[in-house]
Amino acid sequence: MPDLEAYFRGLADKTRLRIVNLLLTGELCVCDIQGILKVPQSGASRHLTYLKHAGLLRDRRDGVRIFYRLATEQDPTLRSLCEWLRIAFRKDEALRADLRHLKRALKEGTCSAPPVEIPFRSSSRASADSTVRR
Amino acid sequence: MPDLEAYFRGLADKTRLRIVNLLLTGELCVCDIQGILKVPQSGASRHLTYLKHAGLLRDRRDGVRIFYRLATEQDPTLRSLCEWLRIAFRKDEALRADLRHLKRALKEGTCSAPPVEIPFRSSSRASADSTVRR
DNA sequence: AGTATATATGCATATATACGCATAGAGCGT
DNA sequence: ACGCTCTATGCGTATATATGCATATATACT
Repeated sequence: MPDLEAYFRGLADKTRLRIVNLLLTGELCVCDIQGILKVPQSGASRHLTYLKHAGLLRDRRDGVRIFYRLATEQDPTLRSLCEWLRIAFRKDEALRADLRHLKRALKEGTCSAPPVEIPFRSSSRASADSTVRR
Repeated sequence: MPDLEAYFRGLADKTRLRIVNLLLTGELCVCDIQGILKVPQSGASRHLTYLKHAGLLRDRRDGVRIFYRLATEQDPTLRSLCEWLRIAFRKDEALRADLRHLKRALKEGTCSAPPVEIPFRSSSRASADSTVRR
């Protein structure tokens, strides 16, 4: 069922690989990605839409923002592909740097918005948030 | 070292996925692929060149023909990717059909040329050829 | 040299992205 | 309703493929 060609088309772009790399750690909203990768908002949105149409991501609305996550739930093929990606990505210093930025952003509340203004976080980052006082 | 983006760009095309699928079984020349996939010669050549530049294939000249093979020798990352592909490809009926055509072609001598006219085969198919009398 | 086979490539064309700017749409709070 | 923030999208532009036909190249054989 999974369309491998679509998957690879989705992964055939530097920025999208960076996005998938971040999403391997959990759900993120557009502004998270925009802020962490330092890419213009329109670009982040477009790439996420592209990945979604390729079948790699799913989205979920939470108020004003839309959270994207890897569509691994019902797709064993994609799940195993992500396992492969997780390992392959470790060898890429640029991607590791992105992950460091992500961790830093998570501690600061992400979304480049004041932490106090985003009290509710997705379950995937609950653990990180629980450790953040404020 | 391996350029994942280039790998995925290489795999982001239906015809190229079919080619990689065939090459997972071993080395093949352009006319083999052309004949098995029923694609025009120029297309087969171009896709192979593309895959080669993407770092996925290596080529080797043997007389008039040029044999292409997966560049897994010095690349553990690509090797594991190919393992993943091998499993994922099994779920695609069209790709399985291509493999059946390949096996049939191998028994007939491949290259869509009369077997008698191609007495020397590459080492990768030596075993298959040795079983073919004629 | 001349012929035949196998590959690669020039050319033209149709399509698909990739990118950034500006703007529209959606949901939340006042 | 109004304003603000987060996302999506229309537009124009530059680039990258994908494809098929015809042709050039390379190598083998006579």
